[in-house]
Amino acid sequence: MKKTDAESILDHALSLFRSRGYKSTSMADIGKASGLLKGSIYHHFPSKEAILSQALDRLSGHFEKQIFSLAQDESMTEKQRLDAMVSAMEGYFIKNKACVMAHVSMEAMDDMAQVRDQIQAFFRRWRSAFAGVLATRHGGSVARRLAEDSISQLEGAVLWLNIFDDPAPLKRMCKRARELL
Amino acid sequence: MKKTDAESILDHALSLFRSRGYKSTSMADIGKASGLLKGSIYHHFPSKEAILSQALDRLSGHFEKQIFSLAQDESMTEKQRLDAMVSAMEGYFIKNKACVMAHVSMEAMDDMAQVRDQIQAFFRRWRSAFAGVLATRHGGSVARRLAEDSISQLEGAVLWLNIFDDPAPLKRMCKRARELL
DNA sequence: CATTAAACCAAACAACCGTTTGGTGCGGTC
DNA sequence: GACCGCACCAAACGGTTGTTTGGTTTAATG
Repeated sequence: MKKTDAESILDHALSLFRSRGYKSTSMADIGKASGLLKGSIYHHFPSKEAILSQALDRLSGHFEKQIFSLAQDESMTEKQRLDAMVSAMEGYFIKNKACVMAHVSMEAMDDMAQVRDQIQAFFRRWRSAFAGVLATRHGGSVARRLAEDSISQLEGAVLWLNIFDDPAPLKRMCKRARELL
Repeated sequence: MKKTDAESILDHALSLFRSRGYKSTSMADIGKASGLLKGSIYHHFPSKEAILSQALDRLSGHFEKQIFSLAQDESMTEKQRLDAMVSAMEGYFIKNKACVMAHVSMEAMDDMAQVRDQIQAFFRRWRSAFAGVLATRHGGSVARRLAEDSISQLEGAVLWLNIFDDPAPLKRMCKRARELL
């Protein structure tokens, strides 16, 4: 019976949120991308904010499985884990040219407290995974600091990529990150 | 006769754009901050987008006078110029906790071509001023690359500051920037 | 085949958006 | 003192927003 599953709507919505942001994406936009009228979306989700929240959850899951998990893959050396994780990040952002979490965070810091918490949790988890690969070499506190710096550097580079369509700073940043081990 | 000057409206609007973004700031918001009804704003500006454009111009002027100019102040050594500029940047962003250019750029990349050009020009000018201080020490092309990386790093650190209210990455980034000379 | 519930459409809803209009009060000028 | 133009308000404009409602199609089940 099902024709359009909720996950498909979430994927289309996430893509729109990434390129246009949350406020600039209307229910009609999400509907059109999903092949529905805007009213029909409310059969799958209770509100627009719920779509955002679930879409961010889904994105966190993707990062967990495809990127963060590489940092804990014990079939590789630590250097290999770092390389794999950084390369996965680099490929993701060069392909998508923007970070939904960063984009939405600016719109959601005041209202939408739950979304703000989700975004903070995402970046904390990212830092934790990143610091994990660096810990034995640099020690816990230094590793955490290096991870924090690397993530914020990467976000800045993604912003530059979004503004100038120039991936050079991102590539240089990833090269530097790989040299941390 | 004049009671509210246009520059006051621009300052209030810029402050709102910085914290809430462009789309989330309504004419009523700008009016309330300026002590006017939203309709009255149209006596000073032709449209909301014009307010954004002029506010960004005004911000560019402030950066030019108070930050970029330090990089060319020939009463100082190059090391002193770099220190002064980086400290000015650091103080500005710790005080304001967000970058309007970065915030608006995400909302203005698709539509609002003029605003996008203004933002690109701002970052190019920033890179030029930054690279100017580094040129004699590192050579033109390397200086440009270092400036690009420093700016994108700083923007990432400002994003982190905005999300976690934690200025540590920004302070570390500025320390690193000062060590470029 | 009848029943049922999910999936969807078409239409309307109130609220808000940026913008326009017409009118009011004021300060300065002839 | 009549006039003018600026600064502003109050109200309305058409359009869009997120959301709700009621009815219609669809597909699986007994």
